[in-house]
Amino acid sequence: MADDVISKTPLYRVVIDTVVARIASGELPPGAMLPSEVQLGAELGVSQGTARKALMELEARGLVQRAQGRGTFVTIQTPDRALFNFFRLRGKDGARPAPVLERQEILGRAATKEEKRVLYGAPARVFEIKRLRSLPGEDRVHEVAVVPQGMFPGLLERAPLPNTLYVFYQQAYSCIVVRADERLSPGIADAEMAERLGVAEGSAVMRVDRVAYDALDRAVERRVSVIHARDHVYDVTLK
Amino acid sequence: MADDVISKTPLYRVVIDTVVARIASGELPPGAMLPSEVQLGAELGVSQGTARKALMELEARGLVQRAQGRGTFVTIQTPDRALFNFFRLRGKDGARPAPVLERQEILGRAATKEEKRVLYGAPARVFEIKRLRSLPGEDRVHEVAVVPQGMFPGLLERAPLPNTLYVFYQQAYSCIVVRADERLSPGIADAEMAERLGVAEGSAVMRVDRVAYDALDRAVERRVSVIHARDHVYDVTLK
DNA sequence: TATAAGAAGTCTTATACAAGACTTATCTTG
DNA sequence: CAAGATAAGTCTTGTATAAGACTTCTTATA
Repeated sequence: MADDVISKTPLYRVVIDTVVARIASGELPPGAMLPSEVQLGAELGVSQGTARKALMELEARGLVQRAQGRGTFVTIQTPDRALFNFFRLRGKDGARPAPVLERQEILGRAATKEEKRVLYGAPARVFEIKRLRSLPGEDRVHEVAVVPQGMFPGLLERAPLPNTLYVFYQQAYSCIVVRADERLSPGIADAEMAERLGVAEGSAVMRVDRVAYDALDRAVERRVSVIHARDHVYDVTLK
Repeated sequence: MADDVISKTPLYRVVIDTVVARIASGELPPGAMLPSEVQLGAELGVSQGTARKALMELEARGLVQRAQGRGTFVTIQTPDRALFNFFRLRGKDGARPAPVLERQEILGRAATKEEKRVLYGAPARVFEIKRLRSLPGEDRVHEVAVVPQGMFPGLLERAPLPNTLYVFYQQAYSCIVVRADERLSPGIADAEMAERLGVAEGSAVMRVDRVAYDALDRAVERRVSVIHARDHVYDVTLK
């Protein structure tokens, strides 16, 4: 009866939180098969239908993938998938370009006040990953990604990092990026940025300020991109 | 037995399609209360649980809103809601600006080949709605929206149109915009666009090419916006 | 004006069965 | 005897139903 006083959480939410915790902790690695609906229900003391509702929700979040007759599996962040979801540049005909990593540079440093405010855990120190990627034609993307050192220990030793960072985050640190908030603004390349991008000074560019969140809704990465896109467009869907 | 030969659609999908049709036809106008789960189930010969599954799906699509103890209601496209979902410019602190309609101009004309290709029904004639909106500070948005004449009869007589077109579409034509695909690219204002926007020639601008879809997934509007945003950013979420 | 009872709605859980995918045993055939 | 086709069995998710709990709002009453 005492339980009834405080707001009680529905059973399916308990199941969701349990499974999310297991995935985020690495107990259920990418590609692993989850317990079946019946198993999971028995294990947590709920019915199959309730376990099912939880798994459906996790599928909607993109954390797991399900197939009738096969089972439920932790989503594997493939390069293809990561690029499709989180790299929104497309050719004018809608084609997906294959970005090529031209340069990369990683360093550790103290976090700025802004980074402490935004990133999970208000980290004292961060890693900075600077990259230049090129697209078909003259288009270029200059990115600076910043992550807390505490969440990604030993990152420096793992250089060079692969093209798709989010795949790397998942494989090496069980950190699954499921969402990103972006703020876009148009700009004009000054001398320094033009030099970095290898384009003419005064070119039109797009600046993208992104914060990426993991399965536990923690801000795990801040990223500033400057995009020179004459042959590409930035593609988004509003709902 | 003959029914089993052709692929059978699940019952909950039948319920979904039925309700969507009623909303899109105007039989269930904005704000109307839907039949309860039990009623709807009885009416269509399915159980309450099946009717519920359909209504949950419609809520996820944004077509209806539900509240325990109250009921299910057709979503009302309020100016506030429409702006929040489909007008993504935000102040640098995240605040939502109140755009002011400065100029508006409507005309009917033949559709271009591109418009015929993109818009639903390959319309021969369209309405063109040209607007200039201003934001706090010096920021300006120049928009050209194009809609098929067939879907919006008598649009010219209804001028002047309100600030939020999507609210108007729903109230006057039972046309609910639920999704929009956008393609963004950076640019530099030439003399003509600078004049229209009332900004300096050579300013950085963002060009947004949008196609909006209704509840039946028909492309009902094509819109090209040119945004001069020095004090605002374009805010999107990737998932 | 405050309170309690009731009605009408959604929310949660449980159960049964259908359908798809994979494994394994069995049969056929060379 | 070996190899391949076939069929049965089992494990999984998908669909449908039903019963009771919870929430919200209305209405009657003190």
